[in-house]
Order: sequence, then C-alpha cells, then structure tokens
Amino acid sequence: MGPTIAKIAVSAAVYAIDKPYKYTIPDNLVGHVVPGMRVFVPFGSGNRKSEGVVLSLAPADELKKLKSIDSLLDEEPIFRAEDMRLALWMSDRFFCSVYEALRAMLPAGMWFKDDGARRCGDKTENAVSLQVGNEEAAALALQKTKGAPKQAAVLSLLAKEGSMAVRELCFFADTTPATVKALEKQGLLKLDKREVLRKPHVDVSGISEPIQLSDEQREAYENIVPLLESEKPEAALLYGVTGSGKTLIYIKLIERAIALSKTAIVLVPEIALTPQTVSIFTSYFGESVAVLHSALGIGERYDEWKRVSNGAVRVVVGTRSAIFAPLRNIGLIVIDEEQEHTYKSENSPRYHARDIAKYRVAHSGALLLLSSATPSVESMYSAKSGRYKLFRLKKRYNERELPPVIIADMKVELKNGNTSSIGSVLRQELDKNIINEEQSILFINRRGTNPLVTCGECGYTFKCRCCSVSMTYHSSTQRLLCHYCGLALPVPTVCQDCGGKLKFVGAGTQKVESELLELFPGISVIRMDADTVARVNSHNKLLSRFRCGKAQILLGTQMVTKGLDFENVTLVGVLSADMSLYMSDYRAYEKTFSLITQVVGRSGRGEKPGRAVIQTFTPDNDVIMLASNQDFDGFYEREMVFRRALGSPPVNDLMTLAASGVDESATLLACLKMRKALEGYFRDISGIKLLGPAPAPVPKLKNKYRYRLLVSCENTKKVRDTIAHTVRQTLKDKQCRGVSVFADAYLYD
DNA sequence: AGCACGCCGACT
DNA sequence: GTCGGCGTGCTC
Repeated sequence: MGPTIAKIAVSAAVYAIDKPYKYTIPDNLVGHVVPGMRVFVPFGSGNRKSEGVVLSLAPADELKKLKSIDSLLDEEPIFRAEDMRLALWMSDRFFCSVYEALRAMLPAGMWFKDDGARRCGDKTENAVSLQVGNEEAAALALQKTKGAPKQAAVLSLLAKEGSMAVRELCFFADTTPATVKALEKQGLLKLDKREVLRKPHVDVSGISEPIQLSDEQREAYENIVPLLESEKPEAALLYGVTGSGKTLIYIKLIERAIALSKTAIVLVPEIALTPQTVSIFTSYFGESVAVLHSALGIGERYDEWKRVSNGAVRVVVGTRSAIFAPLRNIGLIVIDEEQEHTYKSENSPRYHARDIAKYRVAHSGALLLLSSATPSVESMYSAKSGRYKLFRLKKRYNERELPPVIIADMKVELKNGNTSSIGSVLRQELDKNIINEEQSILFINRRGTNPLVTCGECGYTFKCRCCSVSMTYHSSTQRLLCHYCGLALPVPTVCQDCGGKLKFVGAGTQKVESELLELFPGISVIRMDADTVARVNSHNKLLSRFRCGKAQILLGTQMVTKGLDFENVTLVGVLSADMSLYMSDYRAYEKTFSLITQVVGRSGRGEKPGRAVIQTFTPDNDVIMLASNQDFDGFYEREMVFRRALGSPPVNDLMTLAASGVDESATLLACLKMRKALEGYFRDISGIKLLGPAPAPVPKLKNKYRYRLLVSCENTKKVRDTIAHTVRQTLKDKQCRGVSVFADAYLYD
C-alpha cells in the first residue's frame, strides 16, 4: 500500500462549496487517522484552522499538492460508518453540508466552535480505595476510635464500601480531605482519578408495577408486536384519543424489544411539557434509560450521550435531536404526538425527526411507531393508503367521557358591550368552578398585555424598527417589546407622529391576568408564558404550585395546552380560537384543530366530569365545530378536499427556496433568478408548479428582508439535485452578494 | 462565509 | 511614493 490521503468534511466549507476535501497525513499521524475521527485542518487562503471529520481514506493521487492534517481531535472514531452514510443522505435530502449534518448528530458541547461555548471534557473525580484488606481496615478502625476517630470512621466506611469518591467519603464520614491525606501517607489507602458521568437529576417517582392494559390497549399491543418482531416491518400509526393510555403501550413494546435484545428510542415534543412521560420511563427502565434534551447542561448531555455510545443504555427518551442517539441494534422508534412542529428543525440541517427515523428503521429493520391524538394529515394519509398500519384507541382510560364543549359566540358579547377577553359564558363557568373549589385552565395565544399600540387619531401603529411586526405592550416592564427580535422601548405617552392619544388594543396573557383578578377578587392566577418560565425550572415550580391547589386558575400560552394532567381541573377555556394567527400556512386548519383538541383534553381527567368553553368570533366555522366534537375523521375528510384542490402536501411535496438579506432588491432578485433558473430546468418535467417569489409571512426580520419561492412537486432525486444546484449557483452569484439563500423540504411559519 | 490579491483615489 | 477602499475569485 502506497501513501494515503484523507477525505474530510470541513467545517469552514459552507454549503455552496461543500465537498470532501483531500489532505495528506503527516508522518507522526500515519496509522492513527481513522474515518470517523475529528481533525484540525488548514483551510482557505489564510490557512485558518478549521475542524473537520475524516470521511474516508484513499490512495494518494500525485496530481495535486495537498495540504496536511494539523492534528487529531479524537483518539477513537466518534462517528461510525453508518453515521457518515446518514450524514451524506441528509446533505442530499435537507440541502446542508455534510459537516452540518454530522454536527447535528453529536450533543452540543463536543465541538470547539460551538457558538463560543467551550468544548466539554470528561469529568474526573478523586477516588479512594483501600490498600489493605477489609478485615484489616475494620480492625484498624477499632484501634483508632479513641486516638483518631475521623480516621476510624473513614476506614470503617471504606471497609464496607471498598472504594468511594473522596467527596462522598468525606460527606458520610463527616470529615475533610485532610483525613484522607493522612491515611494515604500511612499507606492504608490509595487516591486516583477516575472518570465519572454526570447524571441529570430525575425524580424516580413511581414504583414500576406491572402494567395492566385495557382490552382495547391489549388488542393494539398484540397487533403491533408482530411488526416489532418482523424483519422489515411497515411503519405504524397509533391514533388514540387524549387520555387513552398510549404511553403504557410504548412501555410494553419497549419491554418486548428489550426481551429481543434490541433497543428503543422514544421522541417527545418537548421534555418540559412532558415531565410525567419521562418519569414514567425512568421508573420502568431505571439506569438503562438515557434522557437527552436541550435543558441538560452540556456536561450532562455529553455524558448521557457517552452512556448511549458505550452500550450502557437500552432506551433513549428525548427531543428531536435524540433521533441521532448512537444506539446499536435498534428495534423500535416511537414518535409521540407525531404532528408536533418541534420535530422539524428550523436551522440547518433542516431535518424532520420523522424522516431520520424512517432512515434509521429502514437500515436496522426496526419498527417506527408514530403516535397521536390528532395525527398529522400526511401521516393519516399514509395510513389510509396502506403505507402505515393503523391502530386505533377510541376509549379514554378508565372509560372517562370526553368533556362536552360549549362554543361561546364573542360577536354576541361585543353587541352587548362586553369588550373584555372573558365572555359571559366563560365567566359563569369560572364562577362555578371557584365556588366548587375546582380548578380551571385558560389558554390564550399571546403573551404580554396588548399586542398592538396605535394612535386613536391618525392611526399610526408602533412597529419594530427591525422587523415588520407590531410591538407588544408589556405592563410588567412598562415597555414595548418586539416578540421577534427582542427590541424593547419605553412606552410612549402620545403618538410620535401627531401627538394624539394612544389606544392599547387586544389582549395577551398579562392583560387577561389582570382582568381575571378584577373579575374574581381574592382568587389567585398562575400565569405561564415565556416571561414567567424564563428562569430554569420555573416551569415545574409553577405547575407544582397549581397542582397543590395554590391557585384556582392556570393561564398561559401554548405551554398549558399539552400533556398536563391535573385531577381537579374541570374547566378549560380557549379565549380566542382565532384562525388568522396561522393564516399564511396551509396547515392553519390542522394546527387549530389539533390545538383545540389538545386543550379540551386537559379537562375532566379526574373523578369529576369536565367541560370546555371555546370563545370565537366565527362560531359556525367547520374546524371549530369539528374540533369541539373531537371529530378527527370528519376533519381529515374535509381537509383532504382542500389539499387535493390545492395540491398541498400530502398530495404533492412542497419545497421552499428562501432568501434573506439587508438589501431588499438584491434579496428579491435572488428569488427571481432562482425562479428563472428553475423554470428552465423543469421545462421537461411535468407536474411541477412554481409559486412566487412572495414575501415571507414576516417579510422583514432583524433588519433582513425575506422572500421565498414555493415548489410544488414530487420530491425526487432529480428535483432535489436541481434545487441544490440552483441554491449553490445563487450563493455564488455576484449580484446576490450578501443574500443568504437556502432550500427546505417544507417550511413552517 | 472568510481571506488575500489587486487595482484605483487621498494622504504624508 | 504609500495607505487603504472594496470588487473578484478561490477554498484540498
């Protein structure tokens, strides 16, 4: 074998110029460079140091003079061959560089250039072990009880435990490291460093009693098991109403997978919103569970990842990026609440966890189980067309009835002169609950006090100077705040154009909170929104205060709609089932339906029956009616009529090409050029529709203008390659300098 | 995206 | 004569 070179995915090589770059291996590293290791390499004319990942080794070609690898970052390869294949696949699928894809697969904190964060090292601690036998140590301890009681305590403790960390030892023996030092000097014990894994704190609340499935649950379970055991199973969709006990089925399936010596991944939309789900898993699977999510410290996250990588873990529970967990021999991947948008990454690589899951199950012969009370239209479509197996749970756990829904017409309120956010119907129901000492949850889609500040005379509205959105008034800080870029200004007293009197329009959580306190003097309200949960753990604190009855009403944004399970909640109110919030998105109805269904499911989970009030200005709206009847099938049929007519997903695939830049005309030009180029490339392919360029739903964000182009098509390799080529060309185009361009296999917001 | 190279105008 | 403006082109 002649000399070899290494092909490397380099971090400094952006998408437009991404390819494997070749480097020679210096003499001192020959034999040590292995695919899957990270390296430092010189890159660009300045030869600045860049991180990279060795993709493969190849025989040298003498044609070009190559630069040489600087140094190795890993002693062992950190990526497996299958990880690198997945990264390559991702770069094709999600229009990102291979390095970006690889980067997404490791926990944050393992990279040098991690938004300025330092790389995370292994944590070590001083461990103590006895240099004499246990009996001898116990005997010595007895001898020393009088003269050196602390040393005696340490020795007897070690005689029992064998080896311990210095910290723990000092804690239990109620002494200081000086004692340990003294004993070390006498040669009785030995100190050495050992690696420890930081373990995130989880309350292991439950006792893991064996699970008793209901008839319906058992039927679903027994029909899913054959899929789990088959070589190459089809994916399954578990569609079960809220409170039908889907988690119990996951646990039984995981137990089965483990019995087959396989492993499992469970994805949840957001750990903070599903603390109960997570603690159930820890109570059943104990040490063999790893929990991976962004709220962990980087150290903890790194260590959990290492446990998975070492093979010490059988079950991974986590958010989106946990789909990359380096488990071996995967038998089952569960995606809970599969319709949630949090499974889609908004930054490059713009992947959907469901797509990665499909890739992984296809390569390991595992079962993919999608699960939801309100499945996404595309998943139900796949189920109906036979690509997924469909399983249904129609009964709520303990046969509890779904709460009746009252639709409250807010137009009537307005006619009667009630401009507050609480209509008369909801007010009466809240009143009843307060008298009966039952609790209520209220949902409103906005935080702050008033979402709009406008001049009553000239109509001027206060907009953010960097973004094309109106600024929200926050009474707690007495400021106007932009919810997109965070710009905060002091509240003006008069219109800055004409000096007229200002009007504060609309209601957010803070406004509703004060209205409630006025309406029901003496009660307490817990407000949960981005402003009150900003501090670490305050989320849990607020929820446990509500659980122990410290407040009658829990008022909040999205975060009160999911997963919460409170016995004493018998009333749920949606303050404004306002569709216009999602208007620009073809999934507007789907989102609204899912949201209302989920909120309603929070009511009446205990012994007492519950109900829900939905306030709306459009009481006859189909979606609101269907959601209040929890009629998913009806909703699905209605929605498919629209999707077919418009050719939206799942009927066609949708790709987005987006441009953003400080210079508006250059940004628009980039989109126009892309449209022109695509028209040419797609001339001979039928069934492709181009839409736009059009301004994005938020046309200006943080001083950057945003335009986009939609491509309704079939997501084939040819189409992807064409789009990738167009994006790369535009990024290199001199006329589009300063404009960032990217493509996305469908985009939210 | 960076970074150097290069070819023009204002300065000691 | 030189310092520095940013247009242009390349990155193993």
